[in-house]
Amino acid sequence: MTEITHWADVVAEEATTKNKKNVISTGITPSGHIHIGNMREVLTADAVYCALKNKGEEPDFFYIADNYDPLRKVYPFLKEEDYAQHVGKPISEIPCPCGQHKSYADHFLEPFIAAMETLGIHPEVKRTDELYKAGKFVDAIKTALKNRDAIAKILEEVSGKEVQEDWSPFNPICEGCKRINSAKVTGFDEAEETVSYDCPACGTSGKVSMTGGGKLTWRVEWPAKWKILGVTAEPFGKDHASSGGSYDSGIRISREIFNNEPPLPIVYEWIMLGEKGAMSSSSGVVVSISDMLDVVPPEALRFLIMKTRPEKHIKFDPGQPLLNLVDEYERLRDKEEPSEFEKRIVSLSQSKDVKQSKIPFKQMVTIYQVAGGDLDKIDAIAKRSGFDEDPEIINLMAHNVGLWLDKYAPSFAKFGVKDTVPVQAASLTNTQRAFLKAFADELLAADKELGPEDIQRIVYETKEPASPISKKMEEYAGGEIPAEEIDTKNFFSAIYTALLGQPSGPKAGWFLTSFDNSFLVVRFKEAAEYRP
RNA sequence: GGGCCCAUAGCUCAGUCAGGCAGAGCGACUGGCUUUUAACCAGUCGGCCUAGGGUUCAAAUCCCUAUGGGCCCGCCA
Repeated sequence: MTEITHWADVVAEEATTKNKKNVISTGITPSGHIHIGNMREVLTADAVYCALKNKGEEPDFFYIADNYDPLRKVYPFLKEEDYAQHVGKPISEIPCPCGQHKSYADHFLEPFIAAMETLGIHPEVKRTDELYKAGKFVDAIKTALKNRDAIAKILEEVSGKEVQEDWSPFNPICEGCKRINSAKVTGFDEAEETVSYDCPACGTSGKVSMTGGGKLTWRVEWPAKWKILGVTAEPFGKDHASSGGSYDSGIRISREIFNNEPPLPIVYEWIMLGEKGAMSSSSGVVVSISDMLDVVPPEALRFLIMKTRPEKHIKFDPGQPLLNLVDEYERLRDKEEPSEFEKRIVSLSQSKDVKQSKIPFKQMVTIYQVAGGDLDKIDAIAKRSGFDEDPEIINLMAHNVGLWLDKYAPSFAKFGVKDTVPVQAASLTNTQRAFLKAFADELLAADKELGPEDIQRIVYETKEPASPISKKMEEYAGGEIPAEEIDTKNFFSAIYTALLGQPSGPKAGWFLTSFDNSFLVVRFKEAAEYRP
């Protein structure tokens, strides 16, 4: 097979042949909960950024928070009476829903920035309101206003939509009602760097500065940002990519108005949530990124994005398939002789700032439930199972697993170790009772720590009449045990019944090593005597 | 109406840029570890690469067309 090049390296290759220095940019409007789909954008950008660095480049990586955009409407998660008055105002200028953040925008932005940290993504974060307020857009605003007609013509040609007579590439913030989407531009003064307007909504007329007095409309602002930041590559969702969409118009505005070459587009597909369809804030199909990071180890989430080409749909299902995803990642990470391509995916999934426990997620699912979620017990079990790790890292994964079990795990993956002998123990047969007693003796008699294989072996030795456990069973049963009852299935079942109150569970040897030996001895003896 | 993306094993997908033996993981099945349980190891099964045409010595790959699915063209990635 010919060597496969990872998509991020393909993009990086193309970028380096086109540009001497590359600037990756990405931007999201923090108008609502930022979800896992948005994370694809920054992770896609991060992949290309890493690939460029691996090629010896020194690229820049910006994350632009479009917090100067207006609040479009009162979203379902907002209170009508609180936010109706703020519709149309820039989200950087309206109050935070919880009162803990500087602004509405920061309320959603801050958790997202924290999530990027968790995932090992470190772009230079810029807020659009700060760029405007610092005057970075002044030149672009002047250029746009002077070329208003040419831009309007491009927009009409590209999008096929008629541009309104009173359209302007600049949206002033009305000083009367503070809205950014209602005032009509009536003129501008290039030397004074001001724009004058009439606001039909509140009747105000006035003059605002090009520095912080308003913003360019999206289709013009995007190419302006390319020029101002020198963007050479940018991932964006397919909504911008369609013909007549904002990338199309952006190309022409960039070249014809700003005299600047547009960035290399990296179009990515949407993440579908299970069977529910596309992730979308408005339809309510949404898993916020913090919800996701509560459950998925960061490297596994990176892995999901890295292994899939951007233009492919990703089906994300936080139930059983999530377990498989994490498992797949762990297997690949720990693979002895991975291919170059596999190594590449793993290395892009890792980040030096992100640590993930070596304990397989699946095993943690068992450990966690054995320990009943108690962190000290989990640490102890992990040690006993041979994982010598920083408790902090173990606890992080335990936290993930606990929430996963609580929120998404399918019922067959769940079990609970009963605090006392479960009532189901009443149904144990005499042979099973004899087995439990004999088994407890074996555990007690063990002169060393029993490993998973040892435990499995002891159970299977019941089939051998000469084995110590068989002899003890006969003793306890008070006579010879009928051959048809010597069935390991019976015995495993007894073990699960005594601990869980159900006839099956995680592979016994590995399951039992998660427990303290003396606890098992007591429990098995009790269960063997249990009569309601 | 205009456009974009996707379609490869039961499932999830690599492989398409740059044409050269049809691939991986999971699942299933079989076996191994003195051993039916959600661990481990080895192996097997599994595909008209959605369909039809074209280019080529050679096509999953490039070019047309069709079908199915997803989506965009009102500032939701």
